Amino acid sequence: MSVEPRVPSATVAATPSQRATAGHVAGAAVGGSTQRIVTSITEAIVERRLMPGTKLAEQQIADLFTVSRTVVRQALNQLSRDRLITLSPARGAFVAEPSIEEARQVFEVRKLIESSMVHQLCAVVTPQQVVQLRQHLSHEHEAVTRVDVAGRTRLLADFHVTLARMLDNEVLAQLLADLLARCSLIALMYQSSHSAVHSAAEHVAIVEAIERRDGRAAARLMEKHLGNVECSLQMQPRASDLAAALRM
Amino acid sequence: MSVEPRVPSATVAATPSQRATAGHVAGAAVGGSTQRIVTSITEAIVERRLMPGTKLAEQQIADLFTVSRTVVRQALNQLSRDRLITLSPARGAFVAEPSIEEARQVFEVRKLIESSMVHQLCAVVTPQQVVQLRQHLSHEHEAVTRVDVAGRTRLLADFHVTLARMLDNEVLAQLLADLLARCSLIALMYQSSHSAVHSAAEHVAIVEAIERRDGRAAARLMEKHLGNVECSLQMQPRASDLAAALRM
DNA sequence: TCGGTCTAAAGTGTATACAGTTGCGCATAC
DNA sequence: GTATGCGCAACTGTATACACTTTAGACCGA
Repeated sequence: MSVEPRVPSATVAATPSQRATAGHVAGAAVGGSTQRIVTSITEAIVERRLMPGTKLAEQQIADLFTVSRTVVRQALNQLSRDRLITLSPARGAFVAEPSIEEARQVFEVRKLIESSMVHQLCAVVTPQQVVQLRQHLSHEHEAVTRVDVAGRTRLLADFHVTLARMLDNEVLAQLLADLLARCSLIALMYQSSHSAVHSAAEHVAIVEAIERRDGRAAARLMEKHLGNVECSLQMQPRASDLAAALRM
Repeated sequence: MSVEPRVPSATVAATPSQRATAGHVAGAAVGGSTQRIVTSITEAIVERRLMPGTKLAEQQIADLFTVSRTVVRQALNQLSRDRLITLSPARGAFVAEPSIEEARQVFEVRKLIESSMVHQLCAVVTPQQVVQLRQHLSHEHEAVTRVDVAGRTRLLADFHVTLARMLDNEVLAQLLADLLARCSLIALMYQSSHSAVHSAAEHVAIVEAIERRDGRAAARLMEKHLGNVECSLQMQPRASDLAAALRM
């Protein structure tokens, strides 16, 4: 297990759940050290350096970041609220292992929210925003052809948050960001086979529908897109799941 | 301001001054104390015993609940994640004062989610669930006629969570519960004038649409219902808001 | 009287200490 | 050889201690 205390900047995959935007200070982001730990561990999980089920011992993390357990515990609490880790009383923190059922529910919610969202967006979208979306698509295309795995993963997720932001609704954007973070964990746990190429292509279709201001089509395409991503997950109880189940 | 620890059994008014010789006694009840504090403060806020802007000093709360500041800080962190309080670095915790803009966004999101939700529910609702909904409505009716303010407030909110649960989606239910907590705070801050009678009546109409399995109507009614609740908020910058604004 | 500066009290942020629990290993009995 | 019980080590949960920041009040000068 390797969770290195990498310094703030230069970190590529800014996780989808980047709270602590100006104004609201999330959790105990006071010293900044707490937030640093949250970010590092989040990245480590999303980038598969920490596998689901891994135990996160407090003292170990505290030593890595050269802080006290107090700060680490705050970070772990935040991560548990994000459902990226689970806290077992008196036993410790473990990287979450989202169940198949939970995965289903998360995708169900995303379909519900995002299809309505794009529908609504079609009614109010501005030409500038369409341009912005097209730019995003070209970035995605670049990353895909460049085989920049980290970059494309981030961009494919950011697409959805970008759509939310265009409705001028920070609450919605945050909510979606949270769901997307959970999705990252789910995707890596069930080894999504939905290729980035497919996702990017489907994003293009969605943007085209938005440009036509065809709300119905956009909503339908989004729902289908999310359905495809979900279906591509290998939702059979795999070895690690069985092991986890038996371990109980 | 009064945030009483209200312990389950009748350990009423344990004098806060009996923490003198701090014998390490609390080893048994593990993380339960944190949750107890979160619950108490949440109730206090929702029931208007703690007004927006009120400062929540750590030591004060710690004395009230006879715990250390460590536990209180954990509770405050959780509450800040729920947006019920805001943490100001090195200054402390304050009961949140959601802005008008934030209120608008929260209601926008609720409309988006809940209208789609009832639409979907119409397709899968079972007769038993309809019965359950009717029961809920009658409870609401009782509470309204009995002028049981606390009860009716809770029931009117529970209605929406109940609908979410019927889709067999705990993720959705949890998400909605969070939004509803924020709505409580918003409602009390902007003194909702939407009478409980109105809300209850609109709930009845929604359930009738669901019973007819008329998804379109149900979605429309839900959107209208939430629109009514939102419109009834007095969304002018009021005295307290101005004061808050000037205070910055 | 008003404004500014300094100082002390109060309060937050972090580290450390301590009590209780869990889990693992080893020894012992069958 | 396997199963069971005991004891120790590691770790979590909570309390306390300490450093630094904010804030309120007194004092001084204009």
